[in-house]
Amino acid sequence: MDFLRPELIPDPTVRRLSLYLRQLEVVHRQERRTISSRQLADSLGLTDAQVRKDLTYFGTFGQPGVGYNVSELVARIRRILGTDQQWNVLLVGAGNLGRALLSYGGFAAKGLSIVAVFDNDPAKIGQSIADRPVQPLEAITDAVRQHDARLAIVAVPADSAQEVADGLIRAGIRGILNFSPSRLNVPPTVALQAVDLALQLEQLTFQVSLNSMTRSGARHP
Amino acid sequence: MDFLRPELIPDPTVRRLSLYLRQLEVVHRQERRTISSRQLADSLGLTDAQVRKDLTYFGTFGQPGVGYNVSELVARIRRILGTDQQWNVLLVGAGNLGRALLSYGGFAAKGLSIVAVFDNDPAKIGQSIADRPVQPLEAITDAVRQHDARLAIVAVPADSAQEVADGLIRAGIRGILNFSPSRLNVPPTVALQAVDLALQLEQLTFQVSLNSMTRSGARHP
DNA sequence: TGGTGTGAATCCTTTCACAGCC
DNA sequence: GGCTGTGAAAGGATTCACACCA
Repeated sequence: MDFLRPELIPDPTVRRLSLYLRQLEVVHRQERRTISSRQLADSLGLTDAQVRKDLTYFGTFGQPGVGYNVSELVARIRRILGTDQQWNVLLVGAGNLGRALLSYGGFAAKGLSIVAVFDNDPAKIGQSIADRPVQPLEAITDAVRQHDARLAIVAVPADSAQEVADGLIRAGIRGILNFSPSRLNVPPTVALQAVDLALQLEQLTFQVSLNSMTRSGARHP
Repeated sequence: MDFLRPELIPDPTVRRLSLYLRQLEVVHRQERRTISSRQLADSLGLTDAQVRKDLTYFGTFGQPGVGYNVSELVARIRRILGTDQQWNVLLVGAGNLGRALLSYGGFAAKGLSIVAVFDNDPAKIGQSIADRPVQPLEAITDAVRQHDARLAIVAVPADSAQEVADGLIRAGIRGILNFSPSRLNVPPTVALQAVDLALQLEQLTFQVSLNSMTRSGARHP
């Protein structure tokens, strides 16, 4: 990890790392000790060479003739992805989506915890959602400091998303998960992931349209 | 469209098509008549050559010296993506996420309409959510026929997702938007898009970890 | 034998650069 | 001059194939 040259790591590799981790956690629960690149690849519909190449970006931890030690690999991938740490997250937007996210179990599993909720609707401010009081946007800066929060979720309408993001960045947030259907502009020091439902819906209608035209196969993600 | 050889169209191209459409809709609302590949590219952080190459996969509709006719291009991309049609969608899973999706405005904008809701929890069946009664899973097959539904959203826990997907596919569904954190197995005739929150969270923590290690820049999606 | 790690080869995507048109 | 459409070149990612190890 420490000798990592991050700019050389292909983006697709990092994405697959998450898939490897998920599958390895399954295998780990089954108390399997080791796994080969072939076995891991087959369970995910990939090739063994790809698994090996991906992993060697981060070091060399397989044993020829044996494979990879499952629990060691789990620990190392968690460390690489950063989910071995605790992450405090701010949620901006207390609408239906915000509510759904607050009850989503997946955050805790990755060491993430939503520590505060914000909205600009006076009617919502002061209400409690899942035991967290909804605060005005002006309280963001203090909350970042108080909770040492590095991540934020933007779940507001498109027309206020950029404004919210700017505020979060000024307050010192280092990564944003954007649920609004808008392209956020952030400096290169701030990481950005977008959950773009409209885009994915269009990919789906495109694929289905194509399939029914051609009667051939669909592409899979 | 009719002379389209779908297997040749790169996946990234189809993804960008959605981005083009979104930006073109903005420009269209501003009553701009034409747009050049350069202008479109700049607004999305891409190159002009990429825009032109992407578009030529679907035909040739620019005018040298002038650019692309905005409203024509909007109409053609909508047609390509299939969002010029009406799509009836089944929603499986009436939890918090399902509820949030029912109130999400983006579906209607893409011609999608959630026509029925299903859940296997007896306590939920019969309840109404956003004017739609929650039905048992057994009612799926009839609903597909009745509404001529081709798409479905899977918003159930990971352990029942595959089972639900199998049922949907048997009932004739042609495309699935999967919100559960599990890899669904579907035949190649069924299109699949996954909204993988756990994966995106890990990409985010990875990028932020990297940034704070290297003090250099983050990659952007 | 079964398996990793990795250079070389292949495949795919993006960018370049320019002929041709308005 | 401005802009599209497109072959050719460059750049990345994936797969191949094999040396080497347990």
